[in-house]
Amino acid sequence: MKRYLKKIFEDASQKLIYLQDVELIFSVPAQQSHGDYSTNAAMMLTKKLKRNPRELANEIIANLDYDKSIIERIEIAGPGFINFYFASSYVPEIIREILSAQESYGKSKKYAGKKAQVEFVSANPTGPLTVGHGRNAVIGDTVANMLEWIGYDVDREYYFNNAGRQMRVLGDSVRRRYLELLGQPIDFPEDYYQGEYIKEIAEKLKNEHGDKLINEDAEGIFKRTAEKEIFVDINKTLERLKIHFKNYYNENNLYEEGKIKALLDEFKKRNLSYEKEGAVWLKFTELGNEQDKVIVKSSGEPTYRLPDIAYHITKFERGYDLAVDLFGSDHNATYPDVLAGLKALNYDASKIKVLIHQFVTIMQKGEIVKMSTRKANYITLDELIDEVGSDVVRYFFIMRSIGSHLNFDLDLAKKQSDENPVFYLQYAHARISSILRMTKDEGLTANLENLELLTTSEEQNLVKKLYEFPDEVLFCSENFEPHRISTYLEELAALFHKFYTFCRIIGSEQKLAEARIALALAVRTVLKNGLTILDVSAPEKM
RNA sequence: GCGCCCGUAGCUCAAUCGGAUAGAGCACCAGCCUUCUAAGCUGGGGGUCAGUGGUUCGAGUCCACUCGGGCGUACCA
Repeated sequence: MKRYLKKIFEDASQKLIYLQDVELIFSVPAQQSHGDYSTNAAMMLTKKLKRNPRELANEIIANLDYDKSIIERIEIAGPGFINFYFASSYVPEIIREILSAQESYGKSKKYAGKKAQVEFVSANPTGPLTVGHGRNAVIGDTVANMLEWIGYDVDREYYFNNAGRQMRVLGDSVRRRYLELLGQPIDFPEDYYQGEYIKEIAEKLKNEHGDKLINEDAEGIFKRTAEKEIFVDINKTLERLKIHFKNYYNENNLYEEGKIKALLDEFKKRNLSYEKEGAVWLKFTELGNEQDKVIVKSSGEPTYRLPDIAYHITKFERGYDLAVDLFGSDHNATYPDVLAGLKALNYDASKIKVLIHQFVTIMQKGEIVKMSTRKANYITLDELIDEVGSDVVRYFFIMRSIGSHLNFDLDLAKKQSDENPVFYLQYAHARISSILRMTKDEGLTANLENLELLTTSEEQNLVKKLYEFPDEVLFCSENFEPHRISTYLEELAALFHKFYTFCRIIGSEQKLAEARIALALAVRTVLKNGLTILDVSAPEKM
């Protein structure tokens, strides 16, 4: 119906030219008494045309050529809203469409043929993934799923760097633990990696090589082994959350392929960089940012900005129409530099979409757990999955808008009680599956012939909600708001549970029962599709 | 100091690029299982949308300032 409304408005704009000057928005009113869809077009135009909005609304309606079997009636309400009411005869169409589209109901071809990349997690291999990485991982994967639903061909990419001070310290942390295991007295600085996993890696090296590594350098086998082992663990954790990357992009490639040097030369050529105190600076002030920043340290080592810019250039070179970067709020100061650098080189920075999510706070026993990778007093993502399962982890991490802090009450999540919204959705799906098993035993099957029998408010509201799904998916995806999928699904599940309570299937007259089975099937399809976007399982039984 | 994000019911959060009477869950109170899964449903109480001013037909939403919280503000990433 929304598409239909757009169409009849477009037709009307041939006669009413001013309709072409306004963005037509059709929304579902909060109040049911305000119709199934509503538009504020008349009020938007009132300023421009200096005419009374209700009078304008009248004129618009008079020029709409619409089918009474789709729209039952149109009303003007309040200051000038135009409200549209579904014809109930349109309801069967919606159910038929869903049952015919099945697992593709809600998908869109709007961005078919476009390539997108989502870069997320991108944690350097210095330790196990933490709860904070978990939020990043789940949001990133879900955003990627959503983009696929609206037609994009999506690559998931993990960018990492295995060089630099961080990694040297990591290697040396392992080396010292190794020497400690061999009974040598060691000094273990406070700013070294304190976690148990370092000892485990040292243990493994000791088992494999005995004391042969005593004189090895921290940057050699110690660092290499640490990186390898840690990456294995990271991937195991991601696997548990059903997250798979197409590419792992090593920052080192940028050096090996000469891209860093080329970029440096390019900045110099364009007179965008200068030398001061032995370092190379980029003229960010000329590019609209606050201050100039160092891109090559006086030691000759680049800072992260240079490879970050070079890395993003590869995204353009690889032909992506959209590149999404997902960062925690601790990185919110870095991306403006990257974007400014790209703009300076005439890349279209609007193709890069940077999403910043706020931190996860873990509450345990009523207290906030402060976390630090170094000090190892953190809760790992693995431990969280052990406690509550991957469905709950995935759902909790996307159920809030990414701009909100996520308050994860571990004790509550561990309860696995009915306070958990994941179960609410899954329960709806399981309930429908159960009904379908029961009705099958009764010899009842879905029938699309008598769908007009679905006349109760529970049934009609449910169908209207189902109809919104494709628009909702499109809206969420274009606006990178995964949490709205979960909000939608909770609303849908609530409407289903109401339907379940008031509209019996078994025991109703056969035609009605079979129409209701068709509706239940349609609901299950949409629940399943929504849960698929979130990569949360949809159980047949609970 | 400056930049980004946030402030909505006792708690955790929604609110369709500015819309009509701000909604859920949890918690609290009162009901509903001889009938398809009670992990459910129905009803009830609970709000100065942090504050002040502004923009306009209309503001939780936009602007300015104030207060409070988070994250940054490196020749770390």
